[in-house]
Amino acid sequence: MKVSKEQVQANRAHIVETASALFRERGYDGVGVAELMAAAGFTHGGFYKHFRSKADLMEEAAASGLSRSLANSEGLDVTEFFKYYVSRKHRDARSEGCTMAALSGDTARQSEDIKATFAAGIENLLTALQHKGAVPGDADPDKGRAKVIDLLAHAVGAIVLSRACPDESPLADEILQICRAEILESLPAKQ
Amino acid sequence: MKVSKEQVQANRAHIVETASALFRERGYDGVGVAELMAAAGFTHGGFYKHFRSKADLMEEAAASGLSRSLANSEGLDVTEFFKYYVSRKHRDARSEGCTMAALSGDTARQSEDIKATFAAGIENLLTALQHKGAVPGDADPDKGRAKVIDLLAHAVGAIVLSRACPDESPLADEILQICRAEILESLPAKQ
DNA sequence: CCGTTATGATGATGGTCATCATCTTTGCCG
DNA sequence: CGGCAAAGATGATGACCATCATCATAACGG
Repeated sequence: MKVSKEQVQANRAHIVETASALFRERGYDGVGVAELMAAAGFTHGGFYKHFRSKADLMEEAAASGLSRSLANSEGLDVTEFFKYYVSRKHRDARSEGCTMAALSGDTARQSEDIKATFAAGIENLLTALQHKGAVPGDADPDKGRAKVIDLLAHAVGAIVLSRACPDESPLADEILQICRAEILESLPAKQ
Repeated sequence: MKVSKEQVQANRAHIVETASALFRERGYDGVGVAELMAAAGFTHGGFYKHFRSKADLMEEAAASGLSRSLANSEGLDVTEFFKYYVSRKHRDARSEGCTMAALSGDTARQSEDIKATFAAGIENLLTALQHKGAVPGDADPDKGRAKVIDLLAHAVGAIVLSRACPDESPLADEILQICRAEILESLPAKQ
């Protein structure tokens, strides 16, 4: 069949978003093209009408997931953002959670193109966080950027390490609790 | 053919170590049984005389890699350990580097058994680091453990995030530099 | 309003994968 | 020292994979 132009774009966007969630949950290699298209409500045939290759979709899915993280951070201040980020709920919600925490390890093994997309997504989130004012007492923008990078790496490490532990293990929770406390403590107190 | 009992054990250990390095470089899904055995100098046939399944080997390879990280930390104090851990050299040496940094993301999607093995390896490294005295001025062992967990998550996050950026991107280096500085600063000064 | 064109379905392709069956060789136990 | 057991080689299995060829349908430009 053929569908309207708007429908084509909507379908394409839907495939990308479905892929983004599936990749976060099971990794790039853990989801095949056929299964992915089925999850989006299509058969596998139309895939290559939308994307040149699976790697192409991986790139778009990563970009989509990263910009979703950015959108989710809107309206939150830095404290609120990291309070949720380093939480049990986020740890357990792989498919809806942060793309960096879920796919950094996989992305490290992909092409430089995908890594560049990833870096751009990180950069966007850094800018957004910095504008929220992680170190409001300090006017030096370089220090603000450094602080935000440090916080993000710290939070990503906490989630990644916690997820590598058994779901109900004490260590998984311990890592989250300790890192969350340490991160929040290093932030300016809320007024 | 049949080989001596010692040879069998040596071959098995060699397969596990080869697998550990290959998995770190390309992920659990990125290496097949046949390729892995070839890299160890065998054909694929003998694999199931040593391991019940690929998942079984994954567990042993993770354990082997994690205990190697522990062995590598011997003789280093905490400052030296993290100075190397959060370095460009470690970032670029996936197959020889830390298993936690290379395979945490993959391990999160594996069975609870593998995650338990992973958690045990983390626990061992935590104990070793704690005995090096991360916060020597403080006698409270709980605080020492918390500090070490926090440092490890921070360092893992830095490597994982940096590896997800293009190899020659400024961001990849920036993450390492900033996190290394922050981590070393939080440690007691060397005398 | 008709022909062009592109979406998406169906089905085939060649490759890779984990796993198993079988065979040969040889260490090791009796 | 002879026969059993097991390591490792060879090869087959069926499942899955990414990608492509073909086809019907229906939207859209003229």
